[in-house]
Amino acid sequence: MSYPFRKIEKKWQKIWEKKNLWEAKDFSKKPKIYILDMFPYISGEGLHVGHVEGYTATDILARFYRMNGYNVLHPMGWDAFGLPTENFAIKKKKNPIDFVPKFIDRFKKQIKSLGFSYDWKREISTIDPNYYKWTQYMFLQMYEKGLIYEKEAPINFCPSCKTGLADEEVVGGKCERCGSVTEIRNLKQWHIKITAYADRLLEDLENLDWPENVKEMQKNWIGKSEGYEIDFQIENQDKKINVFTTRVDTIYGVTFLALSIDHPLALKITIPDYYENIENYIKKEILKEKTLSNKDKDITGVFTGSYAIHPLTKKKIPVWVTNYVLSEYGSGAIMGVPAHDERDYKFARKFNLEIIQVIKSTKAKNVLPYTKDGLMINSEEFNGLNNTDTKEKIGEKLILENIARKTVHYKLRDWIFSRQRYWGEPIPLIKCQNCGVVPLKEKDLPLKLPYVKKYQPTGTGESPLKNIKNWIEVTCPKCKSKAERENQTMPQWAGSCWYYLRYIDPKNRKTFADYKKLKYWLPVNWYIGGVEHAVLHLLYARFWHKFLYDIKLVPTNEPFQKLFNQGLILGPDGQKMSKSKGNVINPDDVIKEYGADTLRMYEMFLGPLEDAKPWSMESIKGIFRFLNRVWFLAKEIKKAKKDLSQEEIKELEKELNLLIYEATEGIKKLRFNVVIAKFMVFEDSLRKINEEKKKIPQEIFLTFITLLFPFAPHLSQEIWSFFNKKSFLDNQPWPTYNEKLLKQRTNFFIIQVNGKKRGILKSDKETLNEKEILTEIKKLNLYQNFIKGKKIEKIIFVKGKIINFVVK
RNA sequence: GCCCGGGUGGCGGAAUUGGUAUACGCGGCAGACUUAAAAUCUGCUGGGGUUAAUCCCUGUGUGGGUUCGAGUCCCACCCCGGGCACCA
Repeated sequence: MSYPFRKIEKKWQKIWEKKNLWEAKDFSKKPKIYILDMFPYISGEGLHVGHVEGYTATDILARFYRMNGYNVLHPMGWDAFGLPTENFAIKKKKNPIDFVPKFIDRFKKQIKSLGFSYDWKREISTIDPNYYKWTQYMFLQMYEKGLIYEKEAPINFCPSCKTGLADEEVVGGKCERCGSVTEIRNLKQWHIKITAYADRLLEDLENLDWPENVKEMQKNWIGKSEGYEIDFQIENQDKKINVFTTRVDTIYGVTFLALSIDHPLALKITIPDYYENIENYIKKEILKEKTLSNKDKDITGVFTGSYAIHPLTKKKIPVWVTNYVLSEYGSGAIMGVPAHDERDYKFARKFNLEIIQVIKSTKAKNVLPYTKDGLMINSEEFNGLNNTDTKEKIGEKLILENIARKTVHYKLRDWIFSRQRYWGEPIPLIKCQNCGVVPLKEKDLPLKLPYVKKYQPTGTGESPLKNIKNWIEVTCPKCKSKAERENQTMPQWAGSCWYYLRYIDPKNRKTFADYKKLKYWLPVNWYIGGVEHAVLHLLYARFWHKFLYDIKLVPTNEPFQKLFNQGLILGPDGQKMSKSKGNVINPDDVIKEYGADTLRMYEMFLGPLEDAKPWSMESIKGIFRFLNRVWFLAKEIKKAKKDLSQEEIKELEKELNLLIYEATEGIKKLRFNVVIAKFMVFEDSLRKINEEKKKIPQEIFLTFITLLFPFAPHLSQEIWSFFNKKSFLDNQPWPTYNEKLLKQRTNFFIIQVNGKKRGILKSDKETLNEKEILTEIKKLNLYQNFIKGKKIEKIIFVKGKIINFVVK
């Protein structure tokens, strides 16, 4: 017979619903802590075990900090605009607005069935007009500050979703959402100047308490490189090729210039004899660009017939057009230094171009392509210098001669912000033939998304909203003539850029959140969620926040002080869970069979929170057994008669003291798997004592239950009430431990001979002198076996731990 | 190729940061309860050896090193996971 988890869980969920125990209080004098989950993206699938993992972790933290006297803000909400929902809706031939609220209800029910302690008064949803009013408002603020512009540009286009995508949404040449191979198309798109924040986004990473790999990924994405723009004069022509390099120190090694296939000067500098050849080559390569991914392409190139003049040596350098130079990075042209760059080396090899070594290392092997660091050679007056020192010197010289300029380049592009789709926040702009783009006034917000039956993507670069006449056609607010609304919508990421701010003041009608309240609650102290948002959501949100900070609407420079990525929960087969593989575990099924407390605790027990770990249908039983044992032990303890002796109580209290310490420190460090293991050990000793029909003091057992509460709240609360406790464990103070008691040494020493364990010496003394040790040791067998007859050279004695005999 | 992680029993994973390697859980084996099974509980469970007990050898990806002592520190290498990938 297992414990009645169904009854217990239902009972407490009902009571908790009414009691409002988890309300965060604005401006409370208690220390505040903001514990945030990445809110779920609403889908028809409902909650998955990955959500449960992160949400359980934050729930443990939230309950722990409440019990420690903190004013805890722990909210939940829904992210519901975006492509996946729209694609699903089209398939089902329904408008998302007709079913998304039902999906939200389902998520909410599931989350409540896990007993998570959210402050539901602060619930938000990105598709609520009262919410997206402020998303639109913030967009207009950016517009006003000149951060938003419309530009026709070659962009990533998903032919299946029929919309443009941001660079961040294209993974390995495929649509991040549907997996189709994306194309490049020229479309007029709204952009946000996230690049204006590139430096700050990069620099401020340093002060964040984030996982190193996420910081690294953002760093790579921003991709800052500092270097020089250098002009190369074309021989006999009045043209200059401008190249970007981070390695001016290798300038004496330049043996060719290489232009990207769509470099504006590529055809202009080509001499007549080579013209046709170059023209054909460029056409062919542009075609390849569209169809092949970078991996499949070989390095190719064609000589233009022109030569550039080396700015320092005045030597003639051939100019080539090649597919390995990116047009969108730097100036779309490079100086080829085959001796010290792998790609340039490959190119030079293929086309038999000259290779000049300019750096020599004393350490590295002298093979091509040569080392990147060492002493300069073949570099006129710079010979013999260290190449890093030379960088500045050559740079200065070139700048003085007006040949070069210092520049910085970023990989980060401006954020393509418009989607040619229906299910998103409408962009609050009007296009008037007379006045151009006219932004809406704040009083006209929210600009609501109209309800329509047909909203299939058009694929023409216009959104389906274009065809909704009574919505799209308006009079210009400025000149009152006929005008049109912008028909494109915002990307899925818009709403999630600032949702954590709305939780702070969700009902405010005057502004998105009161500044004083923001000042009280920000920054978010703990942010837990999956690593898949490392460069999408987390970069966008940081940028958005920094913008709001600049216009003095938020008080902090960064939104999330501490980030933690939970690891994936894999299917029982060790593979990523997916419907197609049929290895998906549904949390509802698990709750039905074992209860929410078991599910919560099992996911925490699986392994370190940050690791990917496979689900096991077998090992969940271990947690279930444990909770059952706790339940039946509680009943036993109530009945048992015989008392423990003073000594036994002291021993047990010492053990409990250690457990409090381990639980407290373990929770703070999110080492839940270890904490649970310690619970099991403690429960085991309680049960063994109880089996001798001795009475375990109630305080000791109930302290244990208090520690267990954040992990298994339903069971713990039920047991608590079972001992005639009318109070809620939520309001119970977290047990404290006695430091002095922790430091008491064990009463044995490990005896080693030459570092190998040979036995244990029991002694109540904390320290023993050499004589005492020897007298004691001689009584033991190990003395006969390992020490007798040998010369003791040294005795290493670590107080209270080990004694090591070094013998020969 | 570059940048992060990481390699510990049959499996998921512990190890107070240099001091008893394998805590805890699963699985397996044996036993108790039962007519029986399930459930539950108890004991054993890295490999090998033997004179069979307070026993020995061996063992944390591989090879070397530092140390009285290394899963932990240093050097070289191999493998796995993740991220980026013509970024000049």
